[in-house]
Amino acid sequence: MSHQTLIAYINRQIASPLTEEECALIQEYFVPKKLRKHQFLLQEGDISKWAGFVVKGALKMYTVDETGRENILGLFLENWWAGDRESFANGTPSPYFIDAFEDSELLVMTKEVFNAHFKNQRFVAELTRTLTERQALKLLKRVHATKTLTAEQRLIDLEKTYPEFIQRFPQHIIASYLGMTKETLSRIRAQMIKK
Amino acid sequence: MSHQTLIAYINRQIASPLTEEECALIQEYFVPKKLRKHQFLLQEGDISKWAGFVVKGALKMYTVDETGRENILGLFLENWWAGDRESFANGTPSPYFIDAFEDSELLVMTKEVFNAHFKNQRFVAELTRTLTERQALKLLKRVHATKTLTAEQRLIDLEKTYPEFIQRFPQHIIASYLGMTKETLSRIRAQMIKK
DNA sequence: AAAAAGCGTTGACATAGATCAACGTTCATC
DNA sequence: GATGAACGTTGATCTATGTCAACGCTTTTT
Repeated sequence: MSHQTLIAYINRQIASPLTEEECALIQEYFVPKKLRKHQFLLQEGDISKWAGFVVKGALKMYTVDETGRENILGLFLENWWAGDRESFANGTPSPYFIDAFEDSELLVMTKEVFNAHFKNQRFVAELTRTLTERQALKLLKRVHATKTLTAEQRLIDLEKTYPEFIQRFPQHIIASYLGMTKETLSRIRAQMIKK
Repeated sequence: MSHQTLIAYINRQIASPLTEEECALIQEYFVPKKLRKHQFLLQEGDISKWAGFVVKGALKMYTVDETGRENILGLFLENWWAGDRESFANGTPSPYFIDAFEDSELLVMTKEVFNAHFKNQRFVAELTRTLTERQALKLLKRVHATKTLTAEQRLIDLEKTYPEFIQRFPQHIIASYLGMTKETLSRIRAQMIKK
């Protein structure tokens, strides 16, 4: 059943819908993986084993600095791909952690499965192209935003772009994602309510 | 002759080298375009007409805020693609300016040419995939850097990653690219020399 | 039921970096 | 050869945001 979610998602991203065989391939080789809260999908230094689609739940991607502080680089909810694309594609050790922030259900495939069954599928080429392009655009905007916007403007921007983040993740996570401290975020919110 | 530069570049990016016909296609449809210093390749609000490869020269991509300040988002030198991929691909108005910082020579193609002759070439698919992926990785690192590193660390990082930027562009451009003011950059350099 | 952990808030204080302004060089243009 | 940009430097001051610390409220764990 959860495969239907993935199939529907892919169909939304590509020009001509998946054929029967392609659907069958997905159903056969994408396997469910459950992660309980706090379990890791990927740890710093590891080579990403999985390419994963989030069916249910929430995950965060982050680094940890010398003092143990988490720096959130990405948040993933339902209908997102979670993983370090670079590490998965190139087999290089990842600099990131990814863990489940809520109990989550993914559909995952390993690199071997990818190479054996998906690598040369036309829909995979189209899908990855679309996704990478979109990711690049978002990141360029984010670079621009972090450079030019104040903390308050960045929050407002996030409220518009990903309101679901604000509902699903606690403030200190959002703060880190936005590149500010939880105290600053708290103060900004207090101030915005006044207005 | 300048087409040879482009062909050599593409060959470096793809797995199996360009065929004769593919080379011929490039020679026929990529046309030289010269830009004198300060001329625009793209202006805010325009739809990007060109996909361009820099054969010689230097360009900058930036936004301009209400007070007229430039915010540099990207710098392009020889053997780079210059352009707003999103605007070119989707036909949406660009939020960016791109202009020549030195007299420059590009090889460009229009969207029509792209659609008519390149869109379905295998090497184009491979090339754009490689480039977009690489761009996404760089941007993710840049997001992380702007969030976690001090002004000094960002400069050191740039000196390692793109030493040629520092040689070719004046400090106030570098400063803006790094997300700091020219004064801060100047002070940091003075301080670093002392050490 | 108690203890502990996670989360958000508030206050006092510290600081990196921005802003504004003045000045000296170098370089291009008439 | 003079004039004015463009560029970099330095100083004085300002400000947004970070840091540290304490407190209260939930929620989870034992």
